[in-house]
This record gives sequence, C-alpha cells and structure tokens, in this order.
Amino acid sequence: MTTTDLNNISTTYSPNDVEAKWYKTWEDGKYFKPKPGKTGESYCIIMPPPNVTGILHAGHALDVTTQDTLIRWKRMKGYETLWLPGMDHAGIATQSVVEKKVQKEEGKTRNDYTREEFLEKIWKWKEEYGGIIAKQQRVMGASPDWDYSMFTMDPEANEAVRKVFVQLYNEGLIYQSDYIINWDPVLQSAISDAEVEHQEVQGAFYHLTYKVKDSDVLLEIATTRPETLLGDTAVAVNPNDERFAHLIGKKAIVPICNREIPIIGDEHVDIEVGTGCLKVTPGHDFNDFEIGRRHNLEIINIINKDGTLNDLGLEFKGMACKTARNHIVEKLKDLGQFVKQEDHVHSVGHGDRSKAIIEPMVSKQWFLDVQDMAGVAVDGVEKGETTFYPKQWENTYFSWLKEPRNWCISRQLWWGHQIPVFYCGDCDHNWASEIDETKCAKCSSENIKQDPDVLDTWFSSGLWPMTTLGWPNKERMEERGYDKFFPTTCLVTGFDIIFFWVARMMMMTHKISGKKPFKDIYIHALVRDKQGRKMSKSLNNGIDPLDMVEQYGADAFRFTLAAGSGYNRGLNLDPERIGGYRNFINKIWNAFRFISPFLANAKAELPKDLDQQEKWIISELNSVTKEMNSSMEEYRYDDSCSAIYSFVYDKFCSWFIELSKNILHGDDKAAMERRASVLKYCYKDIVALLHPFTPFITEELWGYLKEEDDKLLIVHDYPEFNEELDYAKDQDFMNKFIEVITSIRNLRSSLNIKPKEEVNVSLFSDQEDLVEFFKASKHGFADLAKVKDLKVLPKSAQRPEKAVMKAMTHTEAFLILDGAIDLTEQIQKLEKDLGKTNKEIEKLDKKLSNEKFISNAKPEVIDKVKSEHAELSEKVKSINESLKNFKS
RNA sequence: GGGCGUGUAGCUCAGUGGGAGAGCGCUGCCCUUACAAGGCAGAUGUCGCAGGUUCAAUCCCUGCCACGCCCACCA
Repeated sequence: MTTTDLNNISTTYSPNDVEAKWYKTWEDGKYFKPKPGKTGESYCIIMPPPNVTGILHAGHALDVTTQDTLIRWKRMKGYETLWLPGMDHAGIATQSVVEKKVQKEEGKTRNDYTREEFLEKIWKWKEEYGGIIAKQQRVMGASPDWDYSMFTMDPEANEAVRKVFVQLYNEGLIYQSDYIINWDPVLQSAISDAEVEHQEVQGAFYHLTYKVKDSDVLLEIATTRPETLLGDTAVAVNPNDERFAHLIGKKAIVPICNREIPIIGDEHVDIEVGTGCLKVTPGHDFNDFEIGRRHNLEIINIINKDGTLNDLGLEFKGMACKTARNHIVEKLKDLGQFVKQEDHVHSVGHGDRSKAIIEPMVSKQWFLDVQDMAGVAVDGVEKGETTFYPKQWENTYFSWLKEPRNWCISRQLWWGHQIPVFYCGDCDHNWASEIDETKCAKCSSENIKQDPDVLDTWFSSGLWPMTTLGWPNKERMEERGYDKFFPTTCLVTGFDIIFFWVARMMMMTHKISGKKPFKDIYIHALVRDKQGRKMSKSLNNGIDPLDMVEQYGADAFRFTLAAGSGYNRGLNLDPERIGGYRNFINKIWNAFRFISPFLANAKAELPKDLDQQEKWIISELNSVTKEMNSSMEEYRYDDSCSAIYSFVYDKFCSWFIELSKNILHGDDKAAMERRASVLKYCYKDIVALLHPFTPFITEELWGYLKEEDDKLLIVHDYPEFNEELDYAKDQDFMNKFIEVITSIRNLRSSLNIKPKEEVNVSLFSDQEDLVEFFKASKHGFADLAKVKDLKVLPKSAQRPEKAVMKAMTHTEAFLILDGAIDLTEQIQKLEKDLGKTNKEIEKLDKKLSNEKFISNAKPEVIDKVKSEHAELSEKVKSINESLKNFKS
C-alpha cells in the first residue's frame, strides 16, 4: 500500500489484519530474541508462568501488557532484553480440573486408572491448554523469546527440583514429621496454610458435661465440634482459674466412649472464653495439637481421608463429620450430658480449590525448615537489594516472612514432581537421590520404592528464575545466558501471590545461588469488573481477552490496561473504557491520514529554522518524552499513558495540526516543507513513544514514516529528552494564544454565531512581544476562530463600542458586533466572572496582609501570590471598564 | 484480634503543604475536505466526619464512621 492509497481507505482503523501481519513479521524475523544493544546492559523478565488449568483471563492480559510494555521499552532503549515465557503445572489445580472432567465425561475417578494412565490424561490436557494460552499471549502482542519456553514439569525443571531437594534433605532442612496439617477431604491431600481460605460460618457452641472420675463434679465444656470428642485426650483448664485449678491432675471421662483422660493445666486456655474448660483433641485441632505436644498427650485420629469417621467413631463410623455431629448431640441428650446450644459465628477453613471444609489432621508429611531462609529473604528487601514497587507491598511480604512457619511441601497427588526419596523394602534404608534409583544404596536390594507423594507446586516455582536460565546444567546455563540474565531485573506479578511465590523464590533462589533473584518487584493491580468485584464464574462477569481484542483491537485493550496500571491495587475494567481508547487509536490513525500526503515534502531531519508554533510543539513533545521515560522507570504506566494521550489529543491534533493546514496548503513552499518535516518528526516520535503500549498500529504507521535505512520500530531507538529542544518562551506565547482563541470561541458560542460565520476581533494587551506574536498569528485566528479582521492594540487604545468581551490576565478580547443585541446576558456573564475573580483576589489579599505569611512562607510562594494578585487585578480592571461601557 | 489499604465530579480513578484534576458520561451547537470511533463550547465537587499541627491542610497527626483485602487464635 502506498501513502496515497491510505487516503482512499476507511476513516476507521481496522486492527485485525494489521496485528496478525506484524506479529508474524516480528516472530519470523526473530525480533524477540535477546541481542546486545547500545547500552551494553541486559534486562530480563521471567514471565510468571500461567497455570495450565484453562484459558487466560483478564488478569493474564494485564500481566502480559505490563511486562511486554517494559520489555519493548527497554529493547528500544538499547538493552539486551530477555522475556522468558513459561507455563505452570499447578499441581492441585490442574489435577482437580482433569478429575472433574473425567468424572463428568466418564463417570470415573482417578482411582479407576493407574497413576501412569491418569497422568497421561493430564499431559493431554496440558498440551491442549498450553497451546491456547500461548496463542492468546501472541494475540495480545507479547514479545517473549518463545524459544526459551519452559514448563514447570519439564525434565530440566525436574533436574533442578531434585538437585535442590537432595541438597536441602542432606542439610537436614527437609524432614519428615507427624504434624497437624490441613487435610482436604475432597482432594484427599494435605494442602498448605496458604491454600486455606477462612470463611465465616454460622455454627453453634455446644455445651456438654464431662464427669470427673471419683467425684460428683461435672465439667461443662463448650465446643463447636462435639463430634471430635471421640478423639479427646485431655481436658484443659487455665492453671490460674480458681474454679478448676484443684481438678488438675484428676481424670475426666469422655462421654459416649467413656475414655479416661487427664485434666491438665495450660495457659493457652482463656478463662473468659466459653466455660473456661477446653476439650483437647490433638489429632484434629491446631491449638490442641500444640497443647498435646506440651503435655505429651496421645493423638487419636478419628477421621478417614474422605472426611468420614473411622473405626474409632463407634456407631457413628462412616458418617460425615456434620452428620455425626447431630447424632452425637442427640446421644448426649439421651445421656443427660448435653446442656445447651448457642448460635455462634466462627471461621472455618475451606480449601481454596475444592471449597471443601478442611479437616485438621495429623499425618506424616515432608517439611522444609524455612526459619533461616526467611530471615535472609527479609534482609534482601530491607537492605534494598530488591525493591518493591509500590513500596507498601513490602509489609505484606514481611508479615509472612518475619514469622514463618515451616512449609509442608508434600502433597498426596499424582500431578507434580514426585518426591525423590527412596525406601528399601529389605533394610529400611531411605535416602534422597537426584536420579531414579533401581536398587538400595545400602544393601543393593532391588525391592525399593519411591515416595508416592509429589511436591507442592510452589517448590518448583520457587526455583523458577534459575531453572529457566538453565541451572543446574552447565551447558544449558551457557546456552541460555545464565550469567548474563541472572539475577533478573524485574518481577511483575499480582499481590495475591506475594506469599505463595515471591517469598518462596526469594528464599529458595538465595539459598541455592547466594543471590536475590530480582532487582525490582512490580506488583500490579488485580483486574476486577467495573463495579470492583472479582471476576468469577459464578458472577459470570469475566472478561475474555480474546473478545476484547476482537472487538476493539489489541492496542486499545493494552492501552486501557496500561492506563489503569500504576500503584493501585485494583483495576476495574469496563469494556466501555476500552471503547474510549479504541477511539484514541483511531485518532492516531486519522492524524496520520492527515499527515501522509505531505510526507513526500518532508526532510528526514528536524529543520533548524523553526517558527514559534514549531518550537512550541517540539518543546511539548520533548516534555512528554521526558515524562514518559521517567514515569516508566517507576512503573507508572498510568502517568505515561495520560502524558502521551493528552499530548496527542490536546496539543498535537487540536492545535498543531489545525495550525498547520494553512501552511501546508499555502504558497510559501519553504514554510510548507519545513512544516511537513516537523509534522513528520513529531509523528515519528509519537509512534515510537507509543510503541511499547500499542505495538501494532505504531509498527504499521512506522512503515510509512521510517527512512529507507531505518529498522523496524520494535528495535528503533526510544525517544529521549533533549535539553536543547526546550523553548519556554514559545510555549508561553502559544498557551496564551490558545487561551485567547478559546475565549473568542466562547464568545461566539454564547452569541450563537454559526461556526462558518466570520467575525471581527480586537485584542488589547500591554505585553509587546505577545502583541507581536498575535499579529504574526493572523492566520491562526482566521483558521481557528474564523476571525476576519483582527486588530491587536495596546490597552491605552479606545475599546470598540459595540462588542462583547472576555478578559484574561494578559489580554482583553473584544468580539465586534454588527447590529444591536441584548447585552443583559453578556453583562451577567461578566459579572459572574468578576465575582469569581474578586473572590480569588480576596483570598490572595488575605494572605499578603498576613504578617506571618510574609515572614514564614517561602519567597517563591510569596512572589507567586504577588504576581497572581497583579494579574487578577489587571483582569478585574478590564472587566470593570467594560461593564461600565456596556451599562452606559 | 493483628496488619495493610481505601473514602476526591454521575461513574472509574489520578493528585499535591500554597490557585481542586483526567477519562468516560452529561448539556448545547456543528456532517468545518485527518477523524461523527469526530469538532467546538459548557455544567458539575462541604476532596468521608470531627478535632489537632501550621502563616497556610484535600494532602501531615489523632480519633470516629463506612468499605475492601490479607494474616491469625476464638475452644
């Protein structure tokens, strides 16, 4: 397509073909690969790998946008950039979606298959969804080096995981222990503390009585879970509680099962809460477990893996806890050991995947001792080796790491890295190994088996920055540039996984490599619907990125997401806003359609002999360039977007293009060529500045703007601030010019003068250079406010008799009237303006007459107030005189 | 209970110790040859409430109210 064709085509930009075309060009041309740039420095972002649980949602779109914008920006600035893509196996989450699918389609559970068979089904799922995700990322314009793609279950990742596991195991940091864990009866696996959601639930306090052995005393005990009494191994009271202290050391008798249990004293028991007596069930309550440890109590497990009562449940065996609860209450009533029941709201843990009520249960699990690692991770941030943007998120990070609990890393799942610990069936030897063992390391027996559990997903995620760069294999590290890119530059992620992921990467990566994995951590907002609600399937308020791209184009969608990203924690996404920015993209397209016929007359360089309008726009462009670079440095995408948005709309299109029409169509060939050159210069910078945000349309337009030997925009230099292009005086003139034009338009509008109708205007000002500027801008007044006859006079000159006026601090504008009109409305307007201005002057007067203000305020503030006062007084003077004339 | 955060125009949100802002929406006029996905002009606020610090508070401090999120024990 040639530039002339452009003017024959639609006035609306259609993104779809353009986007596909450029993505292919970039990808085929290997533009996403890291290449040494002019800074000689590297810049690396490891993409937080999306879960392969399903297709991408709006949150991922934000992830892609914020990272791709950074990468493209740094790439253009001349860094050797690597954005490393990947996907996460997301153990529990993925296994459960596949289990659900199998249940739905085949009516089977995973136990109807062998481990190998079922894993094959998950792998199939992974292939399908992994492909969709990568396609979605491409549609968004993501520019990672796809050749680096990794999956958290790749053999390379497994190698890293096993090496680290073995090291930590041999150091004694990984240990096996009977511990109370969160048991998810639906997933039938332990889950970590972080995977438990606490929800307020309407329950009840059940008051029961326990008999004290060899005594008539009845202990009244309040509990929310009477069914666990079958697992009670003590009754605890506070040793300082006068009511019960004398009973410590005696025995109580558990109702129904009639087991004798000790009455113990423990400070944990709150005298005020409940009845002051606590039944202790170390097998099924976190606090009770701790009490049990302190007092060496027996642990009794009464619950099966599926959440029903086991053999110890007596006649309630096989019942779900909730059912058993009701039956046991009935039984207690029969026994006369039930006192009362009170409504009680309390929080109950639910699995964040399965939504099942979590049963605290004691079982043998693998743990990682994180006490030392957590301290180091805290140090890294406190000493500034790693910085959070926005800084407030450090608190969230610290709050977890400063009181870490050892991490339960084993999961009773199939989908994940199997724990590399081997057990010998003959000699009881067990050991951790980096390779798949075939015989016992001690007795050479081949009767060995590997631990069936898998590792928590976050174990492999914690190593991700190293794994992806080839660690621990020397050759891979060389090939993938480990030394160049590690530690990485920036991690971009959401605040919801600061605990899960960020903290773990900081701990594990440092433990293994001795280095913190990133310099910066940018925490972006979570995407919500326009009402600020989380997007969820149940609310059906999700926004599908592909829909948005199809409807508005990837550029508009990206710009919307970027414009909404700064230091905020929520981004309320309303498709209407995307529509608004789609209009902006279209504006860019049409501004180019205006410029394109003149490109042939434009020179490649910025001309030296700029006129005042040109100096103004170059100055403004220079400012926006500075603003965009500095705000991006601090991850203020919102500031960058609003800076370029208002420059393009409010400066370049509304004023500079409008002021250029006359020159471009005029007789002065030199001026025309100069203006065409400036337009081209500006537009090249505009598309370059915008490219990281809206890569497609900018690359498309660049094709028409670039010089023959220019490279593609994706690797072109990003504009930088240039001190020499600062023309403050021209900016000041133009701002005043704009103010005057707006005033004239305002007067026209208030008189209902038709847009095409010409008017005569007289301007009065005592600023000589401004007067000269206005005189020289005659064409501007004609083009932008349809001024036929313009007079620019000093304020000493006579004011026109029949006219309406508007006063500015620097200039009075009079619109001359032909016939008589009713001035009442105009007088009202002037009086309103006068009132407002006088109020402002009063405020300033008050300040200036305040001695304390004069003595305490900074001199520049005082100067400013004084000059404002003078300007406003001038304006008041102008208005007053006109009012006098109008009224006479 | 602990922590973090929020409360600014109808909506979504920036913002700063010294003149209250943007986008969208709204009102009026215009199909002016880049753009009606447009142009021009315009209206809109006790900056949550109450105190305090300061010459000066939307901004800093304290308390209160409302809301959101996170962590953590509640038997």
